[in-house]
Amino acid sequence: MHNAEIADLFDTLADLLEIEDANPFRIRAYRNAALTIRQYARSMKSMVDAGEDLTELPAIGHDLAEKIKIIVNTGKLPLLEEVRSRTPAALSDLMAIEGLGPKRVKILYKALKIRSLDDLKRKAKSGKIRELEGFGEKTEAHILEHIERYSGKEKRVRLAAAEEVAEGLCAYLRGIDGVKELAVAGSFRRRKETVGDLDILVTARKDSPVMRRFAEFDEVAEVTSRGNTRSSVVLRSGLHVDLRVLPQVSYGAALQYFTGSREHNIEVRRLAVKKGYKINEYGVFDGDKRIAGKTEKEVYATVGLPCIEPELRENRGEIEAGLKGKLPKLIELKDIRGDLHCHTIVTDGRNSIEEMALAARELGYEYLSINDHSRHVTVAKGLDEKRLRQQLAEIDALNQELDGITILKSIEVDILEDGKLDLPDSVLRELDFTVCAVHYKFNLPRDRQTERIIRAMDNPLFTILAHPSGRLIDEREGYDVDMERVMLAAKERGCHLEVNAQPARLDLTDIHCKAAREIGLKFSIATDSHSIAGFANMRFGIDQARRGWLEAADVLNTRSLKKLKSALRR
DNA sequence: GCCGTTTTCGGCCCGACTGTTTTCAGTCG
Repeated sequence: MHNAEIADLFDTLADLLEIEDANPFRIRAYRNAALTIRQYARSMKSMVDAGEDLTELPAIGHDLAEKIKIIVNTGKLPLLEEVRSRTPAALSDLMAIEGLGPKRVKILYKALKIRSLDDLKRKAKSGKIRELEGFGEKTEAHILEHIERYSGKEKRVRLAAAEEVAEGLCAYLRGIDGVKELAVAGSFRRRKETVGDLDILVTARKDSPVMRRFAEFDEVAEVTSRGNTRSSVVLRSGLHVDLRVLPQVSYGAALQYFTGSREHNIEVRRLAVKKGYKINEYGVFDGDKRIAGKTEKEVYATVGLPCIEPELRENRGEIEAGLKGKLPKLIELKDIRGDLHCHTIVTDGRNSIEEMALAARELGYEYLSINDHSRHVTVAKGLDEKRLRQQLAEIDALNQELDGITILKSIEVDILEDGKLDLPDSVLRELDFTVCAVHYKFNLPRDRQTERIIRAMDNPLFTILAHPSGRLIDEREGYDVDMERVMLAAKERGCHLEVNAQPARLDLTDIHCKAAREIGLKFSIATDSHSIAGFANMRFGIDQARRGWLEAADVLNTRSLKKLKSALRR
């Protein structure tokens, strides 16, 4: 039973209770708990097994701690079973349809006996839904359209892809008469690995045609709502975009409000309520009097907080840390002094060692390590002992020849199924360090996958674990592994973790990054570049690291060459 | 059901838009 499954049980329960019109605050309590569990780095199971006190977790009290224990031990949530006997569980799927909430789902169930998406589709097609109280033709059409178009799938796009869309749209909006400030807020600004929609914020002169022109942008496929301060469209790419227009005096409050996260904002407003203030997107108010709102810093200051970096605004401890003055000073792109994972034309890359090194020097890097694949990765022409030695000789020669950059000798060596490394120690010992990775046998059971990686770390020549989860965002789940055990094992053995900066990987995740930092691990933020163009992805790795609370000191490749070398020694 | 620098009860974030109404409920973010 994984955290995600436990969280799903609570969310389903919350949906059904909402349909049953239960106490809204009780429902919220289940949802808050689901959120805590879903984003917690350690598994509930291991905490229960170790007899730890779950009420220490936010939003988990005595009752929910007991329920979690029961779920871990039996796989079931008795209260959910009970509620299901009255209210079919599939109704919670209906809640996912745009425009359908608990009230309407309840009406659909009571009046038309609709208990599944299929039922809903049939009734909508036969025109039965428009006849219901509170429904009409438009609502019926929307429901049908939504079922057909999305069929329940949540559509989020990778941050890098959202960035491409945002660039064009923002340039267009900036060019409109009367537009002053413009920012993309929401999860985009928090630099979340995937983005569900774009929240664009502008301040504009009163007579600016920005709302009308927004709807006329040539990538707009559909205008879903249109008001004076807010409009929503769907682009041809499928991405939803909201535009909000606000007065200049509210810009900071609006930026804070629309950057979120929702959970972060709720906490901030709770602080405001305690002080007798009200915060909304127009400002901070003491009664009717606006006391702040022009800048985010002003807004945070009214509740006694420093301006919190957008990447931290997830309600994962940043409020508490802010109040205590203990927020991390997050790493920045300019802190990076080199890249510790890249490939060359010898295996599956596109450029030579020299081309890669010159490009790295151009970026101002002090060092670059070369990490081609090892022999097991045959599709990438992985290196055997002999070819690796040839490469090492080439690096020696280039280091003699090139000024201003040092090429480090390394490899991305495969972790074999039995936990051995793919090349003999005798040759690995000649390297400055190793980057070790799992590239096959993703389907091993959790225990064996975990053992495999930990056994590999037993080898004193193991330095950095590359893309620790193996996931590809939107394409493939990572392998099943007990990341907590892997992290603890790495700490004991003096190994480090990679934050892989490829937009499709971003692996470690933000949550594991933060947990690993708390354990005291160090990180390499690396692009895994297969060409000189790949180096530009470093900033996405920095985004992820910042979301994981990393400071420059937590990251190996912010160090000078000399300090890096000593840090890499086990 | 959770939570506490107003602590064991009584609170729990807040506003905009749509579609259905005829003054507002439901939904969303």
